[in-house]
Amino acid sequence: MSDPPQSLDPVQLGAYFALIEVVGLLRHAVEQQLREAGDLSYVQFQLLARLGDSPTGSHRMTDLADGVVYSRSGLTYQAGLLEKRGLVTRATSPDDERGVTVTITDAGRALLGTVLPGHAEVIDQLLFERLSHDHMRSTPPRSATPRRRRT
Amino acid sequence: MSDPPQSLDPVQLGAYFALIEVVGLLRHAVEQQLREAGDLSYVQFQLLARLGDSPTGSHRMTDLADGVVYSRSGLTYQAGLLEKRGLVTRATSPDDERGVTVTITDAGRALLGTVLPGHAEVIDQLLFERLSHDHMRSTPPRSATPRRRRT
DNA sequence: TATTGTTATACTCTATAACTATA
DNA sequence: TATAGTTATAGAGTATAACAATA
Repeated sequence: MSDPPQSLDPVQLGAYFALIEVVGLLRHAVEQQLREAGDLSYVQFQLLARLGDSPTGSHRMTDLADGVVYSRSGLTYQAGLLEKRGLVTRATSPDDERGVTVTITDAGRALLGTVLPGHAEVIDQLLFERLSHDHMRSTPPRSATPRRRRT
Repeated sequence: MSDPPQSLDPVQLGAYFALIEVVGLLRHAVEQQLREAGDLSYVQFQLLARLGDSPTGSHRMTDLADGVVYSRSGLTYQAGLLEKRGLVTRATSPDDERGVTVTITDAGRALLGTVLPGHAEVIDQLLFERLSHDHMRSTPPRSATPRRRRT
């Protein structure tokens, strides 16, 4: 089925690496913004966004887990964190007693509203405006943290 | 500078979410393959690939950290793991006594050669051939792990 | 003084397995 | 019996701060 030792030509491989790198840098910048603006991890933001996007503001656990590419236990953990902060609610599903329906709260929507503009801005800048590596490189994730500010 | 509460229109936002989701799914599948084929995390693979791609087979720590979007301590950790397995070598840089030059070993190249074909195959399938969500969804990361096989 | 890299540490995240409860 | 979700747990990964050494 796959005789040639490499089924991707250099161009494809290059495209792939470029994609991965761009997304990595983007993700890094976005995570920083989310943390600063709303103390949210990326996964938590994804969950909130998904719920906020739903007409009912609700989803079942499994659906969320699938959408975010997550194990169920991991989702339980994250949903617990969000619930602790009052950003979502968990309740037994009306139709299926086994299921749990997660619903975004007003506070959750409010936080989402707080975080989204800056989030969109980062994406807009990094992904849609200036996609040059140099720009992205100079902005977020230098390995060399500025050490300490001396007086 | 940014008066409208949202600087991204729905189309852009949609494109962004789609991108993130596709990459997430891709990454998940790829990580699984790397783990199975060579017991490598994605970061470790990235490091090896970067070194293997270099004409000299070497890079300095900081360069690697920047490329992979990593903290230096994180890189030290990962490089240590790779070194333990004999896949890379670390030595003081010839020109700068402070620096450390990481070099891929023959074993490292061999492993890379072992892992790459399957890696490329996954990418080829998921990213370049059938980019339909349904396909990707059905393949890798279901939240519901098949529980247990009963006899 | 600034930069390179390592170490110690603390914390977050993630998945696996075992378990309960409902379908 | 299969599915939904939680819990306990264990492990990998990540970053921060402090440190040593060289430029």
